[in-house]
Amino acid sequence: MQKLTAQRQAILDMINRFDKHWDADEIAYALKEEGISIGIATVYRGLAALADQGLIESIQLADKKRYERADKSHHDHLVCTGCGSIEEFCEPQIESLQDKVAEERGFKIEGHQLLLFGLCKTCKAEES
Amino acid sequence: MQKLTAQRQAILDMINRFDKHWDADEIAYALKEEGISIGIATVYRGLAALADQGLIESIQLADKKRYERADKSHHDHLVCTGCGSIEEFCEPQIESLQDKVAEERGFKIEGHQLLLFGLCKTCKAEES
DNA sequence: ATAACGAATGATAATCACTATCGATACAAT
DNA sequence: ATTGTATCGATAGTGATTATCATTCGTTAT
Ligand SMILES: [Mn+2]
Ligand SMILES: [Mn+2]
Ligand SMILES: [Zn+2]
Ligand SMILES: [Zn+2]
Repeated sequence: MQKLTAQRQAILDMINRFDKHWDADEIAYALKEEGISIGIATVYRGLAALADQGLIESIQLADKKRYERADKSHHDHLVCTGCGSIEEFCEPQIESLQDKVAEERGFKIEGHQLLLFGLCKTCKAEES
Repeated sequence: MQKLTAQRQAILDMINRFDKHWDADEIAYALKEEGISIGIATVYRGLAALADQGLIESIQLADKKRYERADKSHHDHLVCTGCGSIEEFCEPQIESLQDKVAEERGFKIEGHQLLLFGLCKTCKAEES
């Protein structure tokens, strides 16, 4: 029985309003800017609850978790080590190969995360 | 220039002696068991230095980094959410699809990490 | 309407992996 | 021997996240 409280609705609305990957602090700050002040612990709990219900998606980066809207089809991420930008890509062949690998080993997949690290087009051009 | 000191050699030897994925504390504890006591900060620095030189490999899990020997061919990981065990797999087709995706976007890949989460064969069987 | 119960909130303390600091050491080059 | 550079180890600090706990909110039972 997870409740969709006013605070959680505000967090969800904010995430759905933009197409980006938020961390908890960014959400709290953006809400405060709009006059909606939510305790940071509540933001963390709200994000966890929303992700739990599938209302938002999350990716675990090395240092922190980032959240995004869930109304996009499944995708994985390219993370630029130069500027920190995050691009998205969808490759169904990779997804089915993952399923094949898991099945071969009797492993029941609950989720996966594929991160490609490197330099985005812009940062690559700036390299010398 | 990074030195391969006695402490770092001991860490490297330990990692090369077993085929597992170690965190920093496990390394420090295993060494102490053998009478080799190394400061925890030195263990962290040693692991970073060894990984930097390609003498060991690392994977970033949600909570912590884990290290393994580097004398195996590249592979990715299946992480059991039941017992925490880590299996390995190698799927060249996935690797080449990653390269294709990156190339299409002008993204220069420096590395990647693919984690499959779920239940290993044993834990799946125990699920009622 | 009121009492009662479960869940959520928010301020804050605590946790935990990891990094920074800094005086002491090791070791190689001059 | 002296200098210089990298490392060591004890420990303080950092930053994201979670735990605690008194208070508040919503819903259901009376
Ligand atoms: Mn995304
Ligand atoms: Mn491995
Ligand atoms: Zn970039
Ligand atoms: Zn398992």
